[in-house]
Amino acid sequence: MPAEKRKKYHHGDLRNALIEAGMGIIETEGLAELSLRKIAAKVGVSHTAPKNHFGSMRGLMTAIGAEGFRRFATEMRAGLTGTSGRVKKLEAAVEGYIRFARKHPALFQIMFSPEYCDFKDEEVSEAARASYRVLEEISEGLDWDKADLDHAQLRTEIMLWSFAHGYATLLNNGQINFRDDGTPAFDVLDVIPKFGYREM
Amino acid sequence: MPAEKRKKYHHGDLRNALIEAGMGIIETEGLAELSLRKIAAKVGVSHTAPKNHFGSMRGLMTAIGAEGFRRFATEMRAGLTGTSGRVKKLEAAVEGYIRFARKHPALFQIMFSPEYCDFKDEEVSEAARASYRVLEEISEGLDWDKADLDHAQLRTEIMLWSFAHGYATLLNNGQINFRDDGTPAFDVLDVIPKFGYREM
DNA sequence: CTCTAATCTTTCCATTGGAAATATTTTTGC
DNA sequence: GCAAAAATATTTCCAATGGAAAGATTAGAG
Repeated sequence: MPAEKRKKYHHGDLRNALIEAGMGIIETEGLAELSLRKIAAKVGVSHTAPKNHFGSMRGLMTAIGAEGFRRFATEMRAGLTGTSGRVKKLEAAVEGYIRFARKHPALFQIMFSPEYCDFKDEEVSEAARASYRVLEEISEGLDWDKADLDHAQLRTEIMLWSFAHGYATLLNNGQINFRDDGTPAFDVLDVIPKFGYREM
Repeated sequence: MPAEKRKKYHHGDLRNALIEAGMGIIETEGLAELSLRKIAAKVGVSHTAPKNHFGSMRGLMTAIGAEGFRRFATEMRAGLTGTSGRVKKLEAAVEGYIRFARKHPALFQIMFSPEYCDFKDEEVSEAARASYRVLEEISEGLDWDKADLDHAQLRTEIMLWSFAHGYATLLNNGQINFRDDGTPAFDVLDVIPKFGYREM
């Protein structure tokens, strides 16, 4: 039997293969269709093999979430390059946030659901922090209140983050009304420049 | 055997009993502990009995979500009575939104997750609309732009809603940092009055 | 080359939501 | 009243899921 066709007992790169398989399933079939056994079958291993690499299903989904956060940061930064001006950058980042959530709803849900994604995991917390750093950078120096600089930036960050996250979530859950053409009956860019911040 | 002790074949008010039992479980044990069989056992019926009243587990959770939305509207309105002034009312409503989410995280999650709660259900959509009406009322006439009155109110509503929803969700998911004393390192009231709206 | 650790499989199990057939009670129609 | 029909509930069965346990296979260290 030719060596390249004979199935090896050891996969070689099972960890990454499982993550990729899981990503593929949630992108094409949605989160509801994701299961440990389905992922394992897609890679061609038994459904207990993942345990060696992730411990449990939540461990695997945590790894998927970590990869999600890395792509998330990339997506937000992608909109920033080529954009000049603080407010424009801010708008671009928020748009990137929402665009990612809408393009990858299942992944986005995993990333932000503690029942799926364990934030105590180092890989996740590091990747999530890297995403948050984008928000920090664009929020720097943007606030309303000169008097309280300590909390000024935090306020801006949390406000922008909460707004973007809430809007994305409500869109993904179908709770914001849509026009007949399928677009949301609301343009994010209409509201972002109105938040009342100013350059300091 | 005395009639009041003999278990009747027909429960009499099984539908409401199941909803209440489900509510009890998610409040005391959390969403992860909720199961059809557990609810049925708590009421003292077989696990297939709920099917007659709700069709499926999702149907039962949809009914729980509907009841959640009714309590949600009550909670938001409770903060409004006794508060005067448009902006104060607005703050009170947003606070009510977040307070409810934090007090009943599992219920809140069910209410806003389409995999649990079916928004095409009439009972839900009516109750959800009643909640949204609170937001509409306080948003009336509050916007930044006189020129586009058509979209002005919608903008205010969606902005407030997105912010409140995102902030509540991020808090519940443990993604916003907390101080040592357990309170969030951020006060919602710090940001609400800064949104840049004005009375028109 | 051998022994150990890592990796993977097979088998088994408890839990879950649901389908189907059956039993019991209530309601309806006459 | 009373039989038929509808509603309600039970029992039994099933497929799917994640995980535990024990054993097989391979890779790597010494």
